[in-house]
Amino acid sequence: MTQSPRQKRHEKSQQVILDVAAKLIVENGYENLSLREVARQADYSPAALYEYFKSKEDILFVLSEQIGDQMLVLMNEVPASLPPLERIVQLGQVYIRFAVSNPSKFQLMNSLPSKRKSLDEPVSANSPYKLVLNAVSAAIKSGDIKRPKGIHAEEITYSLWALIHGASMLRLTNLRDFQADFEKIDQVAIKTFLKGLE
Amino acid sequence: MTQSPRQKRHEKSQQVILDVAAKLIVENGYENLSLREVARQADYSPAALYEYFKSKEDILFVLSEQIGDQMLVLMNEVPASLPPLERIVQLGQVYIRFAVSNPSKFQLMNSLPSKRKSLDEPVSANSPYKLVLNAVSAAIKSGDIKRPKGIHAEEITYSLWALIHGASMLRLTNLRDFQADFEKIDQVAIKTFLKGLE
DNA sequence: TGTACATCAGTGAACGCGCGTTCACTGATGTAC
DNA sequence: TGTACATCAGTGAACGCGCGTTCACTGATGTAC
Repeated sequence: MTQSPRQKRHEKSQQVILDVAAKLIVENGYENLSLREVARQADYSPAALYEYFKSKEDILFVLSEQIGDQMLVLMNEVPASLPPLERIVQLGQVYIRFAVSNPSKFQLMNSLPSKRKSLDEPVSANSPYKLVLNAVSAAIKSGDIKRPKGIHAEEITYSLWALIHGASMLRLTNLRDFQADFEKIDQVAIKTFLKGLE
Repeated sequence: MTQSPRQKRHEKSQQVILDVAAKLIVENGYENLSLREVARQADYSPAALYEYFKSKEDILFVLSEQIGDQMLVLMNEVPASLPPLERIVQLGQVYIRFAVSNPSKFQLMNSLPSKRKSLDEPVSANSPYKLVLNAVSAAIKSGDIKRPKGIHAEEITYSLWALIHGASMLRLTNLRDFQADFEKIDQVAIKTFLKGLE
């Protein structure tokens, strides 16, 4: 598995292009990403990018995966040792904070449909969703929350996700310039939802 | 306040343009709306549109207001006579259903920031938000839900909004092709949240 | 160690496209007397 | 009722722009003997 010098340089250039693209997305939003501008700032000709990626879509796809990883790193910083409910609340808050601090990245990350198409398919490991799902399952096992009839850990996780995702999206669109103590309100909202599960 | 024939024709043409634009947005999403295509389908030259609207942005703004009105009509169909909690649940479901059936309209409606910038400013009358706020206030008054300390009707309404908005957005992005009984799950989610308020 | 050659990274120019907006204009419609 | 004229609705052509992608190519790098 050792790499030739050429392979190394190739990967390095790939990452340079991705970094420039990521920077431009942060500045202008992913819908406005221009390959010509990426080339300009990475000191390549527009044509050179096609040495490293087969299309613009390809670049966006790779980036969105990297952004998912960034989110995961942050969520992993929430101590697993916390009481189950407290842990879930904090995971939600990290999610929202990431969205608000990185609007463009967050939107790109969510623009691509998940590969999983139904509950029957396996949950992809090492994803933010999986992390929350585990936390919810733990809270069920410890008895901190109970499942409504016919509802399983996945459905609860999805609902929580909807709540924090909605809070995030509203902050980036409708409530872009709205002033309020969202940290507090969102925290109460998550706690309220969990309380509804006894 | 009577209108000259010229004014009437003017308004009629305006609405024709808006209708074509709305149709194209439904087909292609509002980000991809092309004035030239609007002109083509409305049988005008591109230049003619500027007789009726001063810019593309202007057209999108007017459309997004009309879409808000459409949402409001649907939500008003939920009987005011329903038990308070049941009414809130149904309002949420109508919201989500509208989003899922009209993805492009829904996204346009939410792309523009609200004019209200803080809780101190008055809530705009005749908006979907106001409708839910009233329903929540009624549920508080009737004792069906209680306010956590420091939390008022507006914060509860916002949290509910986040929940149903998140459910909507996930259906349009990440979970675009995901198969599940979302009607049921979303209903339980809203009920769970309300249950958390006792 | 030198050399011949294949591979590779990268370029410049072009293709073909669509966009929002402006401008000078014309022919039709409506108004005032 | 007819006419002169102002206003209006609408046009065609252009401005100036940026885009993703492809193609034939060149000079540099690495490899094999």
